Amino acid sequence: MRRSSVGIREVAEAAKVSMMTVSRAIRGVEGVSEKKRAEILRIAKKLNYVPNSNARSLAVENSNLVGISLPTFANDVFAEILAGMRGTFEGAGYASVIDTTEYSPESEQRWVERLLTWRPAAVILTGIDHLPDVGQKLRSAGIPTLEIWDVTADPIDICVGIDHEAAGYELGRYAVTLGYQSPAYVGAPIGRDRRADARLRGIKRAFDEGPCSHPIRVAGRPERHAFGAGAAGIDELLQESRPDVVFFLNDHMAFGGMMACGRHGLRIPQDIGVVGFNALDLTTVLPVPITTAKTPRRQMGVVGARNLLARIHGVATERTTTLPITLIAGETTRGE
Amino acid sequence: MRRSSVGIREVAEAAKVSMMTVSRAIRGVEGVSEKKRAEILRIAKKLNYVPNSNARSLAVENSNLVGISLPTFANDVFAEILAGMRGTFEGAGYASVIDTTEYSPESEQRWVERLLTWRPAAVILTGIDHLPDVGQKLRSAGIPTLEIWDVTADPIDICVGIDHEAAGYELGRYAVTLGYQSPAYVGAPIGRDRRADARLRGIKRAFDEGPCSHPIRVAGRPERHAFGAGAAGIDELLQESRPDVVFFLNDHMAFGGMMACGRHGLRIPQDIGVVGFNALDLTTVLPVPITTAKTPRRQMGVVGARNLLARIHGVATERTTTLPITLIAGETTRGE
DNA sequence: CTGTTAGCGCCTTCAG
DNA sequence: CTGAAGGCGCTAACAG
Repeated sequence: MRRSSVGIREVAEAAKVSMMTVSRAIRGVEGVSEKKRAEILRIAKKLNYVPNSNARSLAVENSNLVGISLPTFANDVFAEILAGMRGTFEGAGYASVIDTTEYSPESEQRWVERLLTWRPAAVILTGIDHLPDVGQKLRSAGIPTLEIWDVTADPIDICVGIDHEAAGYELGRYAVTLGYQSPAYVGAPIGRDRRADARLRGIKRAFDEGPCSHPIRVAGRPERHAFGAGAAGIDELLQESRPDVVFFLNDHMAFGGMMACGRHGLRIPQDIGVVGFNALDLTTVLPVPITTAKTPRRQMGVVGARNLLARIHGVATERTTTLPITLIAGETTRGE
Repeated sequence: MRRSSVGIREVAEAAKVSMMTVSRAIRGVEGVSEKKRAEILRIAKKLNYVPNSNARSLAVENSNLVGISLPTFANDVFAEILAGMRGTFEGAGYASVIDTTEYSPESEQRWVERLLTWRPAAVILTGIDHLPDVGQKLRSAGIPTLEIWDVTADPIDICVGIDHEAAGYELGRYAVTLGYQSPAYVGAPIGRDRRADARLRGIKRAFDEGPCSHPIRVAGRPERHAFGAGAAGIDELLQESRPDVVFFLNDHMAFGGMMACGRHGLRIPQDIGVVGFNALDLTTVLPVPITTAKTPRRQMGVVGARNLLARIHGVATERTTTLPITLIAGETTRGE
């Protein structure tokens, strides 16, 4: 008494053809006369036939699912990277299964294990730091894998992103050039966000290489949200002393920090300089343009998806693609 | 020469038991001695056994996937609703397949059709307005369905959300009480976002019922992002004349609008009142608290997921759950 | 162009 | 507690 729903068997019976003909008609492959195909599709529709992807995937031994792992949804950056990728994938007939890890490597590993049970056509991970098992499993399963947002010379499979350390360095250099001497950084706790850590390293290096080396003070706790975290970071720094320039993990934190500066009576950039990251939408409406670095989020998604599609189809592509960033000299830092 | 990968058959051979015993051991169901179970799990791990969800879903005729349809990722509101739901679902062992519709009903319909091929355990849609086919297909497939963020007395299955019309009315009433007389609204083009449209209706009704009825001017084009759209809306309104209060689709648009007001030399609230919606994180760091309405996004997700889980398990729940909003009397509108 | 055969990997059912 | 038989819906491979 199983078989309640309608499958290609029911359609085949109704159309008085074999299941294979129905299968071919529905998939749109060659080998069915146009007349029959039309008739079959008509009947399938009438019968409310719904294909069963599980059966199909089982038979063809893979699926049209792309598994994606993101740190969080609560960040425009990932939303934009995602948007960039999805357009390309949709067009190619893939659906995405997404999970967020909240920056936990263990969580990422569990998700990848889970993903593999679905025999995805490809997997996309954020960043290049993963538990060792992750890359190993993906490789041995032979699944095309894209690491996005950060780059390495030795990706699991392919990667597309920006060089965060270099980006930090560029921002740091710029600040050094402007003559800043007591820098501070407000971000997440070290170890939580590897890309942010890399940028901080770049900033540090810039100041180390400056005319005279300046230590950089670091603040940052895991906060509810970016705006609040930026504000809290400034509060924390000011308890001790006033830095002359503060680098923030991103523009939203920078904005929160600027608001906090206002509360403390500090003028920007006269009393304190502010540097953000990403050039997020928010910055376009502010009366004072923030000094920041523009990151090609959407483009990254597009390029990543395109390369990954190529990999799925067995075409060789660049293993590592590094996209450029653009320094934006705003007015939240002193003039040159 | 098929059967390259290791399945329960290979594990069974290695453990010298039947496939059924392996199946039971792995699923953790009763009927296997603890000794054997441990041994089987050990061997499975050694062999790098990866379960095949497609086969499992085919056999049991449903999956542990929950299909989700969101208008967009580029909006904190949906990110938070999602976060609220995911915690609950993860815990229960479900994975989510997500797609965004960019506010297109046709796109939503295609996605639902696609989802159904995966035999999902449940489906979650945003809002209560769908093409007729959507509800019909979901119902006839007997899939538990949650409509979230908006409510109706007649959901496809169950719904959890807020009453947007009432929310708009409440904000409108408040403005009427404060004596505002030439209101304007900045949002998306009518028809694009049904919830926003409902709120606008509520605002209108409040002004219609006021001491003397005041027409409300409406501005809004589909813009790249919320901040810019808010600013553009103000620019558009001011070309004609200055309203005394402007309602925005959400706080981010309101902020963009406030920045634009600054550009035009308008003081808030002396020259123009500003009302937002949602009480987004951004508002917590602004020096001037925005008049807005706090919406229970996270809670909505949690309650929705919980009710949906109940439905999946066949437990009866409320069909419609309406959550309350909280009016926040900020300082972007004149005092009472 | 159309049909037949034999699985895909796992689980339900029923028999020991 | 364990195993054998058969099926889930679909498709590759091979006939005609």
